[in-house]
Amino acid sequence: MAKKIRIKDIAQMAGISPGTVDRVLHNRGNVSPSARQAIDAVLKEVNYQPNIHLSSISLRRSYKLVVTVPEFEAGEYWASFHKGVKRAMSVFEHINIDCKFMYYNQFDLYSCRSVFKEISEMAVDGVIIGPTFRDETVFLTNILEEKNIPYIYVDSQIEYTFPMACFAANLYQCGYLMGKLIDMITPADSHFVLFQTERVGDASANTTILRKQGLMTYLQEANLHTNLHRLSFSVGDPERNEALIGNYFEEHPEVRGALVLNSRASVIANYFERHHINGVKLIGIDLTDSNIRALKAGRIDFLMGQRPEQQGYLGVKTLIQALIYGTKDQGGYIMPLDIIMRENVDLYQEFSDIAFVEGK
Amino acid sequence: MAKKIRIKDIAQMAGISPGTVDRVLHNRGNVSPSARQAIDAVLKEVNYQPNIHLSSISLRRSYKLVVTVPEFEAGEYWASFHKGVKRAMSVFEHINIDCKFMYYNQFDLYSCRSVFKEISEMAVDGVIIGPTFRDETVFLTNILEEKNIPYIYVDSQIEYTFPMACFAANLYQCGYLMGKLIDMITPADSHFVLFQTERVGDASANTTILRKQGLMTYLQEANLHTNLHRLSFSVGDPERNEALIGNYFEEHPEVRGALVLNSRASVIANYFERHHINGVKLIGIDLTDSNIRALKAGRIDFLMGQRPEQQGYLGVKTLIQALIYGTKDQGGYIMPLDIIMRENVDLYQEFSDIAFVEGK
DNA sequence: CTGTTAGCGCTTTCAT
DNA sequence: ATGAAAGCGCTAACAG
Repeated sequence: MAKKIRIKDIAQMAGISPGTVDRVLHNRGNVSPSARQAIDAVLKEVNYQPNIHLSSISLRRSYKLVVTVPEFEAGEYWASFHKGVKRAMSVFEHINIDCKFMYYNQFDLYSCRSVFKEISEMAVDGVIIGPTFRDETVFLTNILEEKNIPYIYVDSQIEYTFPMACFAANLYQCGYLMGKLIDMITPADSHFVLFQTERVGDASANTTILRKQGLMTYLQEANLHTNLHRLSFSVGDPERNEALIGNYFEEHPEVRGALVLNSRASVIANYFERHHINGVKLIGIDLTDSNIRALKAGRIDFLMGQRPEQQGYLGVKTLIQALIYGTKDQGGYIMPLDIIMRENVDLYQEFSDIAFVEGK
Repeated sequence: MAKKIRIKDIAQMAGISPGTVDRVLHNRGNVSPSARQAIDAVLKEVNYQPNIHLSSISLRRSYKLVVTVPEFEAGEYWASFHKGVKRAMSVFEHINIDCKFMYYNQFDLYSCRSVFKEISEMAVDGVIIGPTFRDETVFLTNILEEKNIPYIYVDSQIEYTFPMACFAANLYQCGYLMGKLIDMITPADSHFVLFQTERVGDASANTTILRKQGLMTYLQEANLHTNLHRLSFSVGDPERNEALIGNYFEEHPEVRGALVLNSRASVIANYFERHHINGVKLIGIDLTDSNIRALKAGRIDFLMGQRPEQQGYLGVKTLIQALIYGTKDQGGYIMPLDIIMRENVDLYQEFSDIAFVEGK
């Protein structure tokens, strides 16, 4: 068992003082080429792994982060994410993290634009972005890249930008999995309906499109793609929806499964309940409070979980680590897709508090 | 935001030196009643939460742990558990943990007895037990309790003993969930077969019984309990099994689903493959290498995951914390039941490496 | 540019 | 029985 290597050891091996080693490790400059070389040589030999908890007590500077995600209410998806961010800050309590939350309205492109504009003008060390609008995000990330400010995506990512990490579910795979599930729990050759909740100025289409692609791929592979119906739902016009759904399932008895590719499955579940539509399986996404209620009531059969809390936790942790140690390529990590049903939802929820296995 | 409280703060408030506060916190004795009282009073006021990572660097003593679980080979359930234990030791690298693994043969009561006997005579600070045999375990835990040595169960627990914590899945709920799943993915009123792998001297019956109870409860609620067949499989006699299974499914076309309530589902999956039995859904437990292979090959439909790696990690962490801070009642935590299928198994596995969110 | 040093919160030794 | 002080690994200010 190789003994744990410390800065002092590296210093000794390189014939340099620990202070200089630290300067190298943190790219803090003021190091002669010769010293740098000697230390780099040693670092190549040994596998030095700093302990962030020890770093954290001696760290004197502070880090200014911005977290920008859609506005949310208690019990919603982004509330869990927020919890994870707070958790990270408490676990790394000794690091002076000045974390500013800046929310935008995910249904209002202009709100996002102005918030991102503001962020782009701020002096910050790192940014965590839960993106919705492509162009606005590209605008922001371009400036961040120019200014050499690392940023991390959570929940989903924007193509052709260069985050230092990304914590999100694989949307395509999510759709594919949902297709497989609905197929499994309905009789052979059933028909399905895909609820599309249309919202004015909804650019989150982005994430939905990928899920839809995954879903379609599954259905094609299973030779069921012609069995998929679409039903458009406008969040703003409930009366129209009531009328719409009233007869739909009577007219389409062949439809045995329903899918909602965003976190609003509970809305559909409630329609089902009011209109006494039984025997139609329903699968949705995200463990929001209202989705969980519908799941427990037996109105939703499966929910896909994407661990938003861990996304928040890992986002902060990764960013902080990068800032402290100057790591550049943290890679993009993909969250698992948790399959949640009435019978395991409580265990899942209770455990998520413990799962943050930090030593506190 | 209340400022974080430190030992120094407590000392000041109590008008005592930090050294004495530490002695109280760790029950290290040599403290006058008056000092103790003053400090206790302050502790009642403030919510002091020591940071284990800071404790760990200054800790000079070492802790001797014993981990006793069934023997295993690479890729099996207990191998994942082992990984979690190692992970904990690496995360808490600065704590001098002397961890001795003592394996017993889970199919041999005498092996367990002699190993537990040996443990009972050792001088250790804490024990982690993955129990199989009830009486042998009670023998050991009785002695540990006499000697005031804390112990923790992982994987399952033994009734009427008093571990300081337990990290295990809810077996009853696991069986219930499996019943629900097999019902969901088979046509209405299907028949099911429960594979019972009988093993000589198999006392792990214990865990299987609870799962079976959960399963039966579901089937009764769904009014399907008369649809359940049982098929006994002896691990030691493969020829007999071959003969047995050969005709079974031909004779019982009404059987559309199969359940295995231990980690050997892949054995059944392989029989299915050799005998070209298709159209029978199969659900098993644990992400062993061979189960995962069968899952990916489409021979197993669902696997229940119990996070053995986290069980190992949390077991060590909880025990260490208890030893350092003298906490007594860590409670019994229940692992979630993860539902794994071909479409999310890779994400799940890949992530488990990252999920250990400790700051390293 | 670099070595020395103080200090983070916590534990433990060592005088008292 | 208790306070003072040293030290764990790491960082950053400071003096040169």
